[in-house]
Parts: sequence; structure tokens; C-alpha cells
Amino acid sequence: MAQIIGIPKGTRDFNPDQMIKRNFLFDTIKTVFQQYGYLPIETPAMENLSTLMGKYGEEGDKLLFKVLNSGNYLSKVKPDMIGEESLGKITTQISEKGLRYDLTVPFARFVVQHRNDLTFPFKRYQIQPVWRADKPQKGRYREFFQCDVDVIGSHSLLNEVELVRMIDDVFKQLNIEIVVKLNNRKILSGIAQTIDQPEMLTDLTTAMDKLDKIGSEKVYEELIQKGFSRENIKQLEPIMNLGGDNQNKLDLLQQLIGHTADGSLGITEMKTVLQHLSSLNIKAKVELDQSLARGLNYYTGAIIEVKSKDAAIGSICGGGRYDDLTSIFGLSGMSGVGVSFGADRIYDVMEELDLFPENVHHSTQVLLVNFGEEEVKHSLLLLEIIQQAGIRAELYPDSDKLKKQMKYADQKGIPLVLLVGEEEIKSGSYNLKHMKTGLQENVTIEQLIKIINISL
RNA sequence: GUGGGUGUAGCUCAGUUGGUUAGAGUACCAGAUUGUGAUUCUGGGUGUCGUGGGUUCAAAUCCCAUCAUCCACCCCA
Repeated sequence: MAQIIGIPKGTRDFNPDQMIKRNFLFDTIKTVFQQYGYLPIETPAMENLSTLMGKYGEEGDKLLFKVLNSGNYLSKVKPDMIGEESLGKITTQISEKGLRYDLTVPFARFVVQHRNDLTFPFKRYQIQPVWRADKPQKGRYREFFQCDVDVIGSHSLLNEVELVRMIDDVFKQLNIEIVVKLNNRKILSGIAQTIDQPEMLTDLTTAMDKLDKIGSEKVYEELIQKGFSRENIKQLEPIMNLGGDNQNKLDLLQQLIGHTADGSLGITEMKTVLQHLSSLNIKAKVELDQSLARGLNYYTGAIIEVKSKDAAIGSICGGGRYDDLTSIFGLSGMSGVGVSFGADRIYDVMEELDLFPENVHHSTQVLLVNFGEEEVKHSLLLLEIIQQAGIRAELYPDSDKLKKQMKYADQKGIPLVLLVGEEEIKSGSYNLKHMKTGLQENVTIEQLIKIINISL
């Protein structure tokens, strides 16, 4: 059929069934955030483009949705500006706002702007949609929700420990088996220094990051293509091939990159975090992964990534420490660390593994059948009593055929139907139908309330 | 931005070497049943074969273009 109506590529509608599950997910995450003392904030869907541009690298700038200026947005564009090369120039002339790309940069802006009103260390959570003009594919949408939790204004590594605890809590409650991968930007730069390529840190790390996916040989190929020497690769090999448990890896790293200032510092930080975690009751597997880099280059310390053990969908949660993020907006010395839960991907994982609990549906518990004008008068009174007893109830709005009203209850998954007809009103004893069993019984309104409360 | 797959009923899909009126399951609607849903039985097709063009006596089928969607790469949640 020809698509006359629709929604933009990579966006989605959510029907009630999906929303109930999504809310369950958000509620679970939110409750954990609150349990650890994080406070909610929200920021606008749009930010000034100047706030967003240049924060996510060249690639990120391309993926920003830009909003056209109001009014005659072409007024500042001269005909001779039109051409491929001045595209960026024209963009800044016709657009000064953009949709947020993540929640971290707006948060940094928020902190700088409201620094005098905030108590530091400031612990905040933020659950809102973000937009990226990416090409959609599996697990990748153009509009998706992030659930960010950050603490800013504290250098303590206890924050990193806390984040891992929260990650563990959330996924424990959602019944998703995960691996938490940890690395440290300082370890990565120690590696770059060790192989004598400190300037090529970004090229090195983005290639190393693919180790899991494409294997070491392909990583080396890519590195050589980017200008690394055979000698570099040779030095890199033992680092890439680290094995054993976390302690083992730490010892080896100490030997291999411990002589560099950054490397030594990174190892110490990693040790501290892992030691704390090992003494706690963490269910998830926590794994040091020296190849973990992640794209965002504002990380300065810990790097965190969470993967589902049972579903291949990429990372479902990630983050790290950033020392200088607010300095772009004029506030330095404000270190922060946080992670972002990818709600849409977590949803997909739970859907794939069938992990949503049965009882997340909060639909109507009892439907009152509409038998006509006279009966409705009485039904409304009953409805009031039932609802005030804390029961989710509704009266069918039209006096349609009973068949149709029954079907409505069936399709909406309403377990009980109360028939309030002439006879019942006279006797004060109503015909209650249990949709699941098909059995019917006569009950008073008090008995009805009791029955529903017991079944809860 | 690069490469590949798929577009037929609300949904999932079948449709032969091009050949008469495009089909199944499911969903939906009506009735069996004017106080009973799901189950059962009976009846009903609700379609611009994504769109535009071309080849042909004849196109859902072959060719070209285009759009949409999915998948992979880059990058990322």
C-alpha cells in the first residue's frame, strides 16, 4: 500500500502494550537511581547549536538534527554562498538550534549555568529522548531514550564503584545477565605512550575497541593502514593478548605499561575500583578490558560498558569519567562520572529473551456492563464505590449488545465483568462473570470488593 | 556517507516458463445467540500487487528509475 501517512525514519509509535512494558523498565531504573540519592532533572529537547557542535567529533556533528530558524531563515544566505564547500557556513546561518544528541553535554551546560544553585557533589538522573540522524538498523533508532545517571564535583573513585553497583542492581531486577567491562582512559594513553605513539591515541583506541568484533589480525591491519609501524604492532601484541583474571591482567599491565606516568595512574585507579567491588555483593561479572575505548573522547578516567550475555545487540549501558567537560562551558576543575542506560536496547533485549513479567499490565480490574439509561444511573453509583475502594473499574459507555461489551472486556484483558441489570438492581446482588473460567456468581458490592482485594 | 536484501489484504506470507476474475492463514465484520467474551459453525475480500516509466497482443511476474523498509559497514545506546 502506498505510504500516505507515516512517521520519520528511525522513529516509532508505542502502543499501550509497549508503553506498559516501557514504563515498567523506566520505573525500575528510576527507583534504583533514587535509592542511591540521585535527583531528577530535565533539559529542553533543543539546545543552542553552539552548545552541541564540536562535542561529539566530526562524525557527531553530522549526526546532529538541526532546527531551521523561525521566520525567513534564508535572509542571511547570499546566493554566492551556495556550494558544497560553504555548507557548514550556511548551516550556522539558517540554524541556531539543534536536537540534543545525548544527555551528558546538556547536563554539563546545565551544571555550569546553575552552578550557584547546586549542591556539590551533585548527583542527578535524567530520563529523556535524544536524537541522532544516523541510518537506522537493528538496535539503532533516530529517536531513543537514555537514562543518564551522573555525579559531578567529586573525584572519588567511590562514585565509579557506586555506578557499577547501580548497574548491577538494575539488571538484577530486570533479570538480564550482563558483563560489566571496565577500562581506564589513562591505561589507554599509557599503552599509546608505551608503543611511542602518544599522538595517535584516538586512532589506536578506536581500532583496539574492535578487538572483540573483528579479532586481533584485523585490528593490526587497520592500525597499519592508519600509519602505525610493524614495530608498534609488535609492542602492542602482548597488551592486546592479556589473559587471565582481573588481577592477572593488572599484574601484566603493570609490567608492560607501568613505567609510564599515565599507565601507572590508570592501573592504580583500576585496582582501587576492582578491590572495592570484589568485597561487595555484585552479581554481574566485572571484567577489566584493556581494549575497551568507546567513541566519546571526553572520557579521562574510568570507562564503563555493559553488554548482555544472551543477546547480541551491542552495548546496553555505558559511560565513564570526564574531568574537563564543563570547562568547555567555562567551569573547570569539575570532575564528573556517569553512565547511560540505553532504554530502547534494554527493551529489545528483554523482548528477545521474553523477560517482561506477566503482571506488568495494569488494566481495568472490573467492567460494568451498560444495560441502558435506567441501569446506568445505578451503575454510576456502584462505579464510584468500587473506584473509591481503590479498584480499577470502568463502565462501558454505550448500551451496546452484551456480546460486544463482553468482547471488549475479553480483548482488553479485563478479568471480571459485572452485569448490572434490572433484576440485579432490584435484589442488590449482581451477576459477576469471571472471564478466565467463564463461571458466574451473584455477589453484593461488598463481596465484589472483597473478591478483588483478595485476588491481588 | 558506502554496500546488500525485501516491497502483494490491517498483519504474516504464497503466486509456476509473462496468460482469463490475484490467493492462503490470521485479523476484521455479520449471523447462528435481543443477558454472555474467548472456543465452534455459517457467510462476507476489505487490494493503486510501493510509485513512475519501459518491453510485450498480454506484466504482481522481465528491464530502468524512484521511494520506503530491513540488514551489514563507518560510527554509536
